[in-house]
Amino acid sequence: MSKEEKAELEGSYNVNVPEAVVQVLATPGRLCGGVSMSNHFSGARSHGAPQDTEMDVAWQELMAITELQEFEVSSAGSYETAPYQTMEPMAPMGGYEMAQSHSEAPPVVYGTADPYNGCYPQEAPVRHSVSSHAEAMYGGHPDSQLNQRMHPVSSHSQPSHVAPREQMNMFGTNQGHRRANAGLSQDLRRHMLWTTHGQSSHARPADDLESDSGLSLGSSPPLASPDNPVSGAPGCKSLTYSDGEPDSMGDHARRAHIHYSMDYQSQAHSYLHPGAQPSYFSTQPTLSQPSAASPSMKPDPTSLSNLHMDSGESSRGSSQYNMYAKPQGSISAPASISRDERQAVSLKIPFQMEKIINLPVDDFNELLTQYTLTDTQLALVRDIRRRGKNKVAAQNCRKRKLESIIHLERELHQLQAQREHLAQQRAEFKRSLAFIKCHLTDLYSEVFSHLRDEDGQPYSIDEYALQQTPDAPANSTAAAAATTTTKVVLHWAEIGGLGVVVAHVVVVISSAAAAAATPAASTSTTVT
DNA sequence: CAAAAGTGTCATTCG
DNA sequence: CTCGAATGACACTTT
Repeated sequence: MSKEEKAELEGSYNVNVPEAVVQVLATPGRLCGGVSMSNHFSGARSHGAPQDTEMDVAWQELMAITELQEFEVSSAGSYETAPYQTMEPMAPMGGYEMAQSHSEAPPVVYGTADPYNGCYPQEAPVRHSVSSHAEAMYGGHPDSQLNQRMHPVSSHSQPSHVAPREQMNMFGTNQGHRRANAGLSQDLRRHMLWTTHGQSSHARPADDLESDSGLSLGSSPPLASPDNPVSGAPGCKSLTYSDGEPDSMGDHARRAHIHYSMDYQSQAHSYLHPGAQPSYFSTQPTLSQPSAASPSMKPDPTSLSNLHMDSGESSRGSSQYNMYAKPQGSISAPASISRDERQAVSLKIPFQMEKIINLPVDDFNELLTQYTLTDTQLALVRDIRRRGKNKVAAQNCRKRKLESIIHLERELHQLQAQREHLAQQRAEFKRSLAFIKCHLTDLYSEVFSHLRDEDGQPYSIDEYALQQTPDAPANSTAAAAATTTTKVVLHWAEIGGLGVVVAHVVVVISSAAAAAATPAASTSTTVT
């Protein structure tokens, strides 16, 4: 037994009865001795915004030159007024190829640097359509190789349906719009990807803008419609998507109305990744390989239908899309822009998502005052901020929850270990107690053997018994009892560790007349 | 295909 | 009253 255990036992078994009074009562055969133990177990941007960098300006200039040289977008009408259209390079999306049909400009390699990082270059020439940009950017971009690595199938075996999944991802694997925006399934997005600007025969009211269930949606008027001055910028003409109004529109109707512009995507990218840090799309395989893309640029129904087949997104409002199977074998799904980002793009919110979400209230309000925003834009910005913060909060909350679970589990293990330890102690104490009882019995017998009555005869163990009582040396209890009872006062104490009990026995036998106890016998016994 | 895990969003509460 | 954080609940996606 360790010292610690001994000490613990000592403390626990410390008999605080240094002077126990043992009375020999006329109660034959009864041992009333008790051991008192106290158990004390311890244990227990923005386009035009001041933030535009030199790089952006340089890039815009470069792009302007490029436009003059190569890009002649006929139907630029829809893009010319779109302030954020120069963002495409940020998004190496397969969808670019589609848009490229507009301007069949030869690929221009700009190198690997991403000049668009950091802002929404609204000043950039509106004409240079996404397609041209995309081509220019990705025609020889190293990412294309990455793309091939990541999606060999899309670049080789499936020219027309290049990485549908990737495209889908470009629009965001963000599940946010799944619920309220259930209407827009990934197949639709993909459909949009394959849709060229001129194809949009129907301009559907802003999609996501209303998709948001709850708060802001109700207050947000239909937007993003070509007819809508607010958000229906020309650039958005073909950008409508069906995230919102989940069930109000039939599947065919929805598809007919959904025309997602590539510019949109790129813009969204810019929103999402204003900074120079790698964006979701930075690693996104570029689907710009002309060979693979060109065939699909034709909005043939087959392609569209095939696209739809890639959709596996199921949502409350678009369960009918589930008929389309998800493509198999796609590599890891790259991140995509969120609904909020798309909405921000569609409404031309002049701020970066990051700022909207992370700026302090005062700075945020100040930022709002710097721009003239419509109520719709304002509502969207506030929603974006709210959702963005809540998203972070939810992440933190879950993180804490996990940490809490881990902590509780750890604590549980500790408590279990402690319980085991205590159980062991209990067993030891039991053994010790049994041991002590045993020796007490021996002591009892020994004491008894030393007792003699008036006649010098030993007391009969059958007729007398020793009884341990609280200390009462020569006081009222002992004395009073002494008047009528022959008594024995037993002093004993534990002075050592376990296994060593020294009992100092003082036997006092008084006569009926004795007023005070008189030691008649004294014995000291050491028991080991 | 089902279940579990992961994620975003909303509603609500609280400071 | 507003704001932000926290969190339960829900729907949806991903694994």
